[in-house]
Amino acid sequence: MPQQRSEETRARILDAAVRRFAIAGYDAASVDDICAEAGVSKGAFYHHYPTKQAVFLALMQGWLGMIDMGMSAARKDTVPETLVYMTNLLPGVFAAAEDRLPMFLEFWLQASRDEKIWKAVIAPYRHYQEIFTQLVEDGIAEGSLKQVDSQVAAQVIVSLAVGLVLQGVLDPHGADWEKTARESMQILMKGLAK
Amino acid sequence: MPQQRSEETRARILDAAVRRFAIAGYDAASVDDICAEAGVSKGAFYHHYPTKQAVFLALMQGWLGMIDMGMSAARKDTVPETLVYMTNLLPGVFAAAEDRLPMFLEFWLQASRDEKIWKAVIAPYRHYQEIFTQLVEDGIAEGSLKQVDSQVAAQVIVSLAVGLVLQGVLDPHGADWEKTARESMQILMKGLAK
DNA sequence: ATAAACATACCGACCAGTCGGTATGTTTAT
DNA sequence: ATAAACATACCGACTGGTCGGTATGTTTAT
Repeated sequence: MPQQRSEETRARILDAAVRRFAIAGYDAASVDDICAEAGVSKGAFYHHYPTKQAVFLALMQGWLGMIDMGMSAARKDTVPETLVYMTNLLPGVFAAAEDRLPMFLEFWLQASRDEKIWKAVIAPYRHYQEIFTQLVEDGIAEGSLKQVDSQVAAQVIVSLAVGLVLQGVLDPHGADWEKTARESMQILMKGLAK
Repeated sequence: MPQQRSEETRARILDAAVRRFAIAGYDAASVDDICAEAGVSKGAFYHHYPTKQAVFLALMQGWLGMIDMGMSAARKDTVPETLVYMTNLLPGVFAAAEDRLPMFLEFWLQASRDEKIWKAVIAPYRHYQEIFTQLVEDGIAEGSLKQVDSQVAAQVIVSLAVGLVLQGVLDPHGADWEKTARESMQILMKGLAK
């Protein structure tokens, strides 16, 4: 592996960036900060990434990719099982990424204002919607779910998840979000499952 | 009425601020921008508000107050009726505040990072939670809802609403959010109503 | 040798907040 | 009544500092 030092530098920059962005936010996290935390010079930073935004985008892509993988891997035998399993995954997501969750919000906000970022985020986002829509259709086909509008049902599920995560970010100690997530899905399933 | 000019200036500043913040975001909206849009000097700005953050906070307080009022006014005869009515209110919220919705996200994000803002936002937020909890309990008492955990049910409702609004911000044309909101609530009600 | 990787010094734009001073009321003393 | 004294509202140039990005020089690996 010829350029392995280079690889490591890139990784260090990304690693430092995610921490600085998470703590301070996109604007307040300066390139100098990130470089300092990464133990890397500004020259190195701009050698590997053309702009600060490019780093942000790279982080976002990585994050979206991870979600994608996680969702594919979560598929179980039946649809309700899959959904319950996914719900049980949520606390792990919280624990593993506690301090990074504000970044999720930051992604969303930037996407709502920046055309380029929006395009980068909207494609995978719609892809998730499709996955859930397909999941619900599978559930209907296998007879475990009622004959609901699969599109709407998928959006309900996603909305619920997004809302839970967001409230978890805002008020981590305001509720037992793990329990809430589990019971929320149960209530939802009563409306969806046969 | 002494110094009514003063009142008007404050109003103009707030009005300009909400527009600039909505379009550009908190950081990118400079005080100079806001002053220019308000047709007011920087001196006037700092005469009325000690900091830029103070203006932001004032806007947030106003917004939270409006939500509070809206929710109180939405109470109908029975609990399911109230919930459905509230859902039907959502599109109006969207239409009336389309370009301001990213500010809602901004509030959330700032609150997650700034102690002072967090305290200002968390009290009314928990108040809403209580209102919904009470609403669910009323529903159980009047026999229109199943005997669910009222706290959890309230959180489900709020999560769903937050998730819908957020997705509406990110992808306004990605779905018919009005229809989705209505049908979402119906699915939820199947899990909650007797 | 030479090209990629990295470091340092620097630039220009921007920005929140300050400050000295002015304009517009409002109160007080005569 | 009215002028002086005071208070509030407002103006806009200026400051001190930050930040994204660049230019230029040095090291390292092949």
